[in-house]
Amino acid sequence: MRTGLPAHHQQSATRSIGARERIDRTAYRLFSRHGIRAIGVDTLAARAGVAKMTLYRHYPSKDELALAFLRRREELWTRSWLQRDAERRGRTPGAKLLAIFDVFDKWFRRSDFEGCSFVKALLEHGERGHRVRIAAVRHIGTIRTFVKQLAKEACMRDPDGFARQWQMLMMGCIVAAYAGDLDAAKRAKKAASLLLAAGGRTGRRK
Amino acid sequence: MRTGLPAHHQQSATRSIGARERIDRTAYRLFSRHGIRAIGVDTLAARAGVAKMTLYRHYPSKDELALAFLRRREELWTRSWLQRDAERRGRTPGAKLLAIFDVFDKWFRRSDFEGCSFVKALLEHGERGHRVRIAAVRHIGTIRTFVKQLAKEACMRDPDGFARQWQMLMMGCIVAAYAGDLDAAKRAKKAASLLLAAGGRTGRRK
DNA sequence: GGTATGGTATACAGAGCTGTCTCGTTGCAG
DNA sequence: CTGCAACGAGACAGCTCTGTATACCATACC
Repeated sequence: MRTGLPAHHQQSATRSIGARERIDRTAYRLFSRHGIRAIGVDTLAARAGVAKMTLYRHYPSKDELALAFLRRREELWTRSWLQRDAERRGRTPGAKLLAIFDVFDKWFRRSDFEGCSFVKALLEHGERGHRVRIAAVRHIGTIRTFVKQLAKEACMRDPDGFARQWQMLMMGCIVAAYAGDLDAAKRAKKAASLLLAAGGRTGRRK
Repeated sequence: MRTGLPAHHQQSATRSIGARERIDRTAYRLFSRHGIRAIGVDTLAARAGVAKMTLYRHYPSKDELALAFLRRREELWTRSWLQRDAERRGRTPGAKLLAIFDVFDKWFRRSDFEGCSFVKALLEHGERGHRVRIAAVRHIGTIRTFVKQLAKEACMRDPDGFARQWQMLMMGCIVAAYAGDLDAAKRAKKAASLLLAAGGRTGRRK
């Protein structure tokens, strides 16, 4: 051994990080960039610098790996990035909500902008009962829960309905950016501010 | 022969419609339902009741067939269905715009609701210069042009910006419906009506 | 030293994918 | 009748895909 590294990292002196972590990181990088369907397990194992058998020893199937990827995406993208940054940028709940689109604006301008993995996974797996599809829907729900919570804090009536409308703008502007509109986030923010202003007492007609 | 059918339908006495048309119809049905990637040419030819060679005699590659599918989708879905119905339902330009979401509402409730083929194709083909991707972006632009035209007729200032915001709501609510929200269209319509009301003099802040 | 553990390397099965080739058939035009 | 054009049926090449099986290697711990 050499230092006080956690036990499960000491097993191998030859490589600094374990195979599992390399697999997970590579899956994150490739799946988020190219989609799940587009990346085969051979490619993934090769890019991770890992034997294919090692991959299958950690995950019983590619579907399982895909589910792990979506969980990691929620960890890194939804929680540690989107929620974190939005809450940091805004002071009031309403400002936090609007800040989502400022965060998006920066995201859309990154050269490695990759679109929303949850929506991609949802559209890629069309079969009704597929586990990846179900997981994608659940992860989309997680994001909506975050929005709904802020809507509650902002004293909106019907926070659920508000959150669903808000999320439509979020997903719509991600797709628009993916189709090439670099200013999608700015436009969406303007539309969103109308929703927000109207939101205290409406969302519904009367 | 048997009646006054158009010449190119009379060629074969044994089958009522030609192979080409059967290929196109089958491609439309399968690609729109399951996505382009998910359907192989073998499957497609079999379901069309056509030899694979016949398919390749009409289309030099699957990509070319996919492009033809997207053209047909624009013909049948965008023009003959969405535009047609929206214009029929609304009398003023503003009402026509809002009617889009009424048309969507009925669409989302169909058991064979399949999502937006253009968005699906866009996300399926991530590579930057792929012809299918480019075509998908163009077809999405066609829809936006339709919205923009109505925005002009409704005397919006900045019809382009308005159309882009409107389209985000359209795409966002299709994805939301795909994720299971049957009332996505109704919610989107409410948000859209705010955009429309504010739209005469805004969309931008001041 | 012995053994368990986790990883590597490689071959393989079985399926699906796009695309090609050949041969036979059918129906219509001249 | 002859020739032509479209179509059908099927085999096949060459690749990629998921998943498995086998044999070997290095380290850690007893």
